[in-house]
Amino acid sequence: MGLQAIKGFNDILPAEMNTWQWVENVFRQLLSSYNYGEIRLPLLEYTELFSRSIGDDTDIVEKEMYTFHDRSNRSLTLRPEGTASVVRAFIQHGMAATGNINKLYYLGPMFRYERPQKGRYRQFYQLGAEVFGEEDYHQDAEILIMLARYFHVLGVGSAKLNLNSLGCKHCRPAYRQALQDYLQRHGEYLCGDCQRRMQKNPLRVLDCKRPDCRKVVAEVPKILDYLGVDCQAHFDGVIRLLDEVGIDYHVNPFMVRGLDYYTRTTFEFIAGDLGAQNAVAAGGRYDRLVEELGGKPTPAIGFAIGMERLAMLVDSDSVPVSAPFIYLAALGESALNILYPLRHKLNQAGVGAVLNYRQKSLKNLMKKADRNNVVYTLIAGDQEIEQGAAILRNMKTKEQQTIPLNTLFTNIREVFDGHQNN
RNA sequence: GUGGGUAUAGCUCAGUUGGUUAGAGUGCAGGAUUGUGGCUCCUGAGGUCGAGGGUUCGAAUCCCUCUACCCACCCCA
Repeated sequence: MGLQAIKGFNDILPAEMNTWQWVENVFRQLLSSYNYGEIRLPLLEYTELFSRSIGDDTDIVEKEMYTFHDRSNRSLTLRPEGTASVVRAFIQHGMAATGNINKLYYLGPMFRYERPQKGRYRQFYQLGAEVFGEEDYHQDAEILIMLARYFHVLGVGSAKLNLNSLGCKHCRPAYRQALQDYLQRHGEYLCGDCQRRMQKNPLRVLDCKRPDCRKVVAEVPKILDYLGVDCQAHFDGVIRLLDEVGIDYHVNPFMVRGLDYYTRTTFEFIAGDLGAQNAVAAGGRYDRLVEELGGKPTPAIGFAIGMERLAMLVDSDSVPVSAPFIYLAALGESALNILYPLRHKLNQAGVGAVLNYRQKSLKNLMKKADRNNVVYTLIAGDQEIEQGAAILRNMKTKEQQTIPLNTLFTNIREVFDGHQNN
């Protein structure tokens, strides 16, 4: 092997992009029908943005960021996630000033320096959305219902929704204290990592997978028992709306997210068949982050979907195929001279047309037509052209008709329109 | 960062106790069918056997080193 792409950085080839484009198109349509607008953000930000928003003690900031210095010695970082940048843009462009609710979606690559494995890459793609200025629980449920619908349309409805509430600045400290007290008493059974987490970030102990830690965690005080009146009502509201629409969910009081900024509702869509990296989408509410980054206090909620993971779940058979409509078989120089301008005309009219320029036998051209999965083939050889005509063959029914050269374009477009309407 | 697995044709993979010219399927090209695709049959092109070193008369095969990829831990989308 000579030159290779960087470890964890992958080429997405056309065969796969077919699925990707479908997933993206459905996403765009769905989000814009819910009145979200697309925002496109830089891949590079000042490092400070991520350390302040995601949290200094998180794994992402501690050991997974691509950080380096530019020529003027500023510390820059390739974005490891999308929310921080959206919040930055929201503040920078004064979007709060309008007082409107701002609903934004984005898609693009993220970068984390992790050891690659199934469903985890160093450059990976996310589809995400953020809503600013809406504190009501209807907004939380809107996102969950929208996501559930999205997965259903893509045929990956088996992704299971896990739901939790992390409380707010009023109820979280009390819970944190209760949790820490409990862990202090049973700390001897915890693993080394959790001994450390216990001090810095006790919530992280809750989702440790080690059997010994799980035993301790099973008996631990639950955050849901510590929610204040408002947070409880908020959580109950979300659940009621999900019940009304009939969306399955699992309340998981041990689910903690890896980013520090979450408050109240947090969620993950977990899929089987994905291997160890089984979260296909995740997100939550972050009512304090805008303020913490220097904006006016603004409630917010968002989510991100792992594109590679989602694409793995999508059955390629359910992806609409986009084959060209017609193959233009040019036998000889004079035929090529006629079909060449025709292909441009057809392509520009939105009719998928394929034409090969190298001189081949008709058998070979027919084979190419077949490989291209076209609906029709136009055969033009010396015989036909002398008679001022060409043959249009329906590849499925094998019916052939002769059409005059001077009406080729209009005739083909008529056939194309008829095919579209079926 | 720590484990385990794998590396042979464009792709998916065989390759015996080390043995002479490294195979199959698929894909590609040509032909059977002189101007009509899919099915069938025939033929052909395509390999530094991941890289480097060692053992041996002889290495894809045995040993060492390196590299890449995959899976898992961890963490997360």
